[in-house]
Amino acid sequence: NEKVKFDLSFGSVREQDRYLPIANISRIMKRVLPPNGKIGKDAKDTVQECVSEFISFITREHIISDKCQEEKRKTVKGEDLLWAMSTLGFENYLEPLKLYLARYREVGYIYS
Amino acid sequence: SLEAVLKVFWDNQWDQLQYFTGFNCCLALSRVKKILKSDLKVRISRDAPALFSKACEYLILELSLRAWMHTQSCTRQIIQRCDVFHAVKNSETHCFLINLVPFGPYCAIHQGV
Amino acid sequence: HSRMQLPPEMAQEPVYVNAKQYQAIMRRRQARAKAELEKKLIKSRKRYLHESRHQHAMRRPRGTGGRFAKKTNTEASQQKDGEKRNACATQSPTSSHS
DNA sequence: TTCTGAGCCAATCACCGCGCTCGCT
DNA sequence: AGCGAGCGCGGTGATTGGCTCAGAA
Repeated sequence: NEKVKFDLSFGSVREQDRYLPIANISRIMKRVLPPNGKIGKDAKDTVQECVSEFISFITREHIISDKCQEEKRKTVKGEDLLWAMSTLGFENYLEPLKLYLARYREVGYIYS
Repeated sequence: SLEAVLKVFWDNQWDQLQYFTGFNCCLALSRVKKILKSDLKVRISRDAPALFSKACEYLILELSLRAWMHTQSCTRQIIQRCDVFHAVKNSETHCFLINLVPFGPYCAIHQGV
Repeated sequence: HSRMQLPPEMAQEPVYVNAKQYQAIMRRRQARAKAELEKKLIKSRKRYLHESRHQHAMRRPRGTGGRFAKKTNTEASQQKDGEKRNACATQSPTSSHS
């Protein structure tokens, strides 16, 4: 009701659905700053847009590049995304993300 | 000195991963999944949002660190959009964002720095 | 060292990018150009995201300096009282004042 | 020097996570 | 068998603006 009423802004997707929450972005950015460091509002917005672009960049590259096009309805797996990152120059991310993925599978959902 | 700072940064990230206990997710997994699905109609595995959550965290941290380096080189205390632009333009891994970070007109004075 | 020059999108200085990302960047550019042609791009941001949260912030009590203040016991009891009265009014329609 | 604009505070409520069922492979 | 989409239900932290002075210009 309220959502539809105020989402007549000619974009089809709402801002809340295209970006991660700005408060989380800001909190993570502050982690690399000294206590007296500040962040401009437009810098926060820019990084917020960069994060969404990053997700789309990796995902679209994976979907387009490999055989996922012929095989319809394939599911995007974590290992595929790691491979896509390695081909796009994110070598620094690989090893930490592998370890993080292993840890997540340990504690996240192993019980049933 | 930027290279040294970045090396320290990645070493710290690796150490924190080794000693971390429990699963702390500081970015909403459902929101990450929504952004993933907005691109193509495709099925998303359960761990893909978690992986991207951490990857986005690294992206934000490294981008902010590089931007802060430029902020300091200009003897400022507030990260502005032009600092993010400088970080993107001078980074091998972040230059794919170059089209998203237009230079604000009021930032033109920092373009040559 | 393996950097490739990106075709300038607007009038700007030449931009060099990681060779590993060059093809993907070009594909992303084409997708954005197509989206812009279809008028699907969002240009400006809203001043706030939710009308209800905007109203909530606007009618909240503020201390000196414009900061949000803690809700006082008086206001809490007044709000609870109002809720109770509201519920009572819905239950018994003839119990309103004069 | 002038004067813009980011941090500060915390209460609501939109949304996040989780468990569930159902359909697909 | 396994695995993800979709839905409903609590629980909760992101959202939010007026004023001040740090600090951009």
